[in-house]
Amino acid sequence: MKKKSSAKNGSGTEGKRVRIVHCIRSLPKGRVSTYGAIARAAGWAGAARQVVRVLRQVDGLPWHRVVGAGGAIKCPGESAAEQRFRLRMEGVTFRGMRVNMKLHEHKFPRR
DNA sequence: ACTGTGACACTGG
DNA sequence: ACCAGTGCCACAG
Repeated sequence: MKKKSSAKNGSGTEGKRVRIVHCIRSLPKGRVSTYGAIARAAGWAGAARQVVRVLRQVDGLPWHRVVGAGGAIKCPGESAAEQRFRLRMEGVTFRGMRVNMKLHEHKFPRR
């Protein structure tokens, strides 16, 4: 059974996309991570943008726990305010406009 | 079905 | 703070 319908599909972008989702869901409360870090954890070095795509597409993810490099929030307009607000509510501390990665950056297992 | 173009909640120098 | 490079995706012709 199993069907390998598509010739070269399967473990293409879709499989990795699922992995990214899994990683983001794995973010515990009060912890944050960066796009690039998640991409790497999912086995996609340099796919920070794809992480973004997933965050926007898939809902039910702690999107507010995902920030840019250095803990900078890259969200547009109100989303940024909400993200900041939510993170703060989870006990995350900020340093100016950036998350204090020193204290809250989550460490993924391996890679 | 294939190719071209544009856009993006990025990263690093 | 600004610029350039990069990877994958979505849409149109």
